[in-house]
Amino acid sequence: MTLTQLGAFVLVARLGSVTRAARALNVSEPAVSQALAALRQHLGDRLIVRGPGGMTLTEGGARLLPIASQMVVLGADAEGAVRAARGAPESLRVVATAEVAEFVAAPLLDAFTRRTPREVEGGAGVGAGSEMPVLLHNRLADVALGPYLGDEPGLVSEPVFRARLVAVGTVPVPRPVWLVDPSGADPGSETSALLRRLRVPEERIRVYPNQTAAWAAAADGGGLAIALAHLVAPRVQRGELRVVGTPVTPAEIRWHATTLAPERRPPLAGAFRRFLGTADALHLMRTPGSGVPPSRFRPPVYVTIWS
Amino acid sequence: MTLTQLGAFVLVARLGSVTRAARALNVSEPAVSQALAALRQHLGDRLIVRGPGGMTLTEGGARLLPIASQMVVLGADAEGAVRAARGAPESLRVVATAEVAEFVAAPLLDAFTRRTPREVEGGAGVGAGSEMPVLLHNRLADVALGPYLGDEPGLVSEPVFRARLVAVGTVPVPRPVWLVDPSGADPGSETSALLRRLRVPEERIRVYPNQTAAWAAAADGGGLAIALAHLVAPRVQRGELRVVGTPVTPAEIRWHATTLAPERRPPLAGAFRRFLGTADALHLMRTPGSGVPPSRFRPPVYVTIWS
DNA sequence: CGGGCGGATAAGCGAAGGGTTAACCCGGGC
DNA sequence: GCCCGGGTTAACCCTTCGCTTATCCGCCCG
Repeated sequence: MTLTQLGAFVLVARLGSVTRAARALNVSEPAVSQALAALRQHLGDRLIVRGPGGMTLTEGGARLLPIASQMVVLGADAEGAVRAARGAPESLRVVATAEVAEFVAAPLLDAFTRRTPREVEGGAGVGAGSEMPVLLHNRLADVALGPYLGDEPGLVSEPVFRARLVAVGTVPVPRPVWLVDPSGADPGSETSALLRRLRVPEERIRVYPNQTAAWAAAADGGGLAIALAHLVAPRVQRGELRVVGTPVTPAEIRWHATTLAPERRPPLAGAFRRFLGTADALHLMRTPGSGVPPSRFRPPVYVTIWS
Repeated sequence: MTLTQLGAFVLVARLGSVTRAARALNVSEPAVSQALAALRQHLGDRLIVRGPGGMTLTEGGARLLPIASQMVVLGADAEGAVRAARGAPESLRVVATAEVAEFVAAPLLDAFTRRTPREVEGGAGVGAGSEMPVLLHNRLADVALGPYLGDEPGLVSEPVFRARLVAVGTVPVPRPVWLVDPSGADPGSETSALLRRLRVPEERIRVYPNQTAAWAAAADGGGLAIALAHLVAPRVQRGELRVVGTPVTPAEIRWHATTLAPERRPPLAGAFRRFLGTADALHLMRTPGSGVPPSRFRPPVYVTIWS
């Protein structure tokens, strides 16, 4: 029985699927499946079995879940407590939706780690909106940037950024193909909500690895892309793309920062949250990339459990 | 960071010494030292350092201790919860002083496991009286049989047996050599308390691997042994040994059963405690070995953390 | 009935974990 | 000055973890 195994179990239970847990942990799916198998064998109980609508807990699994969950949290606490005591670099793990991650997460983290007096190790991961509450509760992330999650118990969400979502393309066509980034596949995202409101069928959606790629495809006349107005503005000014009106755009969207309730929130998460309210942060969100040399753009560090 | 490592750390911190922790865990002493080293490296903190009068915690170690302690307890809880849910054999870990372990622990456990309707796996380990509170708190043992420990916070101790301690030998001599079992080396034991009251110097004490061996040596004229009157009675009747009067013997002693306070006590520990109050149990303590075929005398299973 | 989705299993591999014995320090006491 | 108790380190062993890719299996659905 290791903490890794317990962490995998908790995530599977909370997310209802081995696959989703594997994605949240950024490992392959058999890795989670095996961790679960090892725990099952060790405890002599299936713990969680396939049922209609996801994995459902057995009697033993139901008893284990709260205990395992607390052990996972305590594991994270233990690391934090000792590191804080000796003034070691604290770590801040940010999980963001694909849209946020692509443009603003890295510059924001970079600016934050340089402005804070303490030494801080930042890391950002990409997650679907629906996974964020679980990641926060399991201390796999300290801050979530994305949709509003304040309805979840124990979490507080506050808006940190407001923007306009527009459709861009070359020429208006009656039944366009929509070119979106991976968040189009995340039911909780603004992008997919917008596509739902437009009643766009699956077959007229193409998912690209990131927004930049989707925009490029749109510029080639492949269809319409969804973009944040201020981010795509330069390309519109250069004439590569035009803003195309639709029944539901321009739409105002809000990004929220979500953390655990203050009493259970790590101090660093609170500091980052406050940072997001500063003029500097706002500036970075409006014009990401400005002032940050490319070399400082670290590749995203994925969310990890302790090693 | 594994549960094993955390367990080792907690025990070292609580017992104040690597050596004692190793003995309590029934592993070699470098094993504990290494577990500690691994944890130290992982967390980047010494955690606990040699100081005057045992190991003392660093700032980081002090913060880690309560967290680690709870994780260890939760680890034990997790196993128990799942096992109980599926009706698997529960395990009862009894720690006893050497005197108790030698004669009565095995028969008692054996009788208990056969009388209880549930399936129970029993195990007994030998520990010094001073280690017992820590073992109970860390869930390394469920019940401690030995001296009174009720002064410890969180523990309840109640007497389960009363007996007379006598000195036995062949002929009275002025400055006898005392032949004792390992509990003579445990400062908390009745035996060593008795030797202290007699002001016996170290050089006139010989420690034997068990009481039976000490009695045999005494019968050979090697000196005086300390024995429970009712246990040594057969040999006295056969004339192999005689009871020798001393200023402090015969002494009445009490064995106590100690568990965690009721609200934190595993159900099985409560059941065993109640069993100790039955006539059957009393009979076994008075005439151990009676009625239990030798084949049922399992070798003691040492106390282990989860595997 | 064939596909496809999602979980389980197999095989394999590097890196820890966790144990041992033996040897090495290091401070305190006779 | 030397020994000794107690912690650490070294060297070595085997097992388990934890991850991968590839494959299999059970089930639902068109």
